[in-house]
Amino acid sequence: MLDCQDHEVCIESAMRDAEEICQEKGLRFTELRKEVLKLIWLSHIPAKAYDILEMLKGKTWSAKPPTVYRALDFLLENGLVHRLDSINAYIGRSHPRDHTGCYFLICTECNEAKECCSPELSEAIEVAWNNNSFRPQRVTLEVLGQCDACR
Amino acid sequence: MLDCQDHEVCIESAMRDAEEICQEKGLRFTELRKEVLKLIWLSHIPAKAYDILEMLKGKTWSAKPPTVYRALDFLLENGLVHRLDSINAYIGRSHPRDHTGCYFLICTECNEAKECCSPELSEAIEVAWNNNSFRPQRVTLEVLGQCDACR
DNA sequence: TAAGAATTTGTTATATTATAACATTTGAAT
DNA sequence: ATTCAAATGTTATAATATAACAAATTCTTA
Repeated sequence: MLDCQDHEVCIESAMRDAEEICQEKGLRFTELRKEVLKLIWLSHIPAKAYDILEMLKGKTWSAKPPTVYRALDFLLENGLVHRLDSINAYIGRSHPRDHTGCYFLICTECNEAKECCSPELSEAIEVAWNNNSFRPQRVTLEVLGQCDACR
Repeated sequence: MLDCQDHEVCIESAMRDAEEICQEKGLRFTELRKEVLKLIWLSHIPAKAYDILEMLKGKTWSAKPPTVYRALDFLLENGLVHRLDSINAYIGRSHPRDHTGCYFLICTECNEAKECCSPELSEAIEVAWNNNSFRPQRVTLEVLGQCDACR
């Protein structure tokens, strides 16, 4: 699905961004949290919590479910990863500094997911809920379907 | 949140629609399925599967999880209810004949959810994924926040 | 730098949500 | 009435997530 040529570059860039963001915000980007983020970034296929758990077990950690979920909570709270509600999986944020107006295209064939931003879309959504006098806190917008490469 | 004046009317209308739709499509709208739909329509607060299960147990049924999930599957497949992925709950479809371009406003205070349709929004979404050559199969669009009445 | 406070991680247990697999019953069509 | 398919019953278990408390680590600041 993705324009990603060299995924090593994706990973390095994501990890560097994360380091910087944590530095700026004075957050503790511990080894565990780094490792979990790295595992999520292994591919553009969203990772399941219990798969991350298994992968961690193969390393130094004595990992249990809370080990993973706490790291995920940290990464979610700080915009470094995103939870895809429609498939119960976690994906690295491509633009971790900008949390708004993004949505996700999830391919049901190759399983990859792509983070997209559309100002027009954000605006249409905003109009829609203004019409309902609704004060949004969190938007979930996920599209399951087939990506360009898979059809 | 809702403009619903008399919820009995909501329920009756929903059940009548469901009867009609099943009749038209030659589907078996069994007592169990009717009861589950009715339970979901008890309020505009989305129902959790295991709450439905408990309510069923209070009736004639010897209900177990599959009892509920199978009824839910039937209702979902036929557009009579909708699953809200962001909260793992099920809500009756207000416009069961028209499945497209709707989204959900979910109030985190009163817990009610409202089904909305916005052609502008649908169109913005369509443009967005056309730009990505993506063939959509299922869209999840849910907004968590505070409704008019609760703020 | 040592003491105390706060955060992070470890650990055990359990809650919540959902499905697999196979048996039985029911309903519909011949 | 017989047969077949669909629906439901039943048992077991899978998949996802959190509560609660203990131990270790890191941070602060006296």
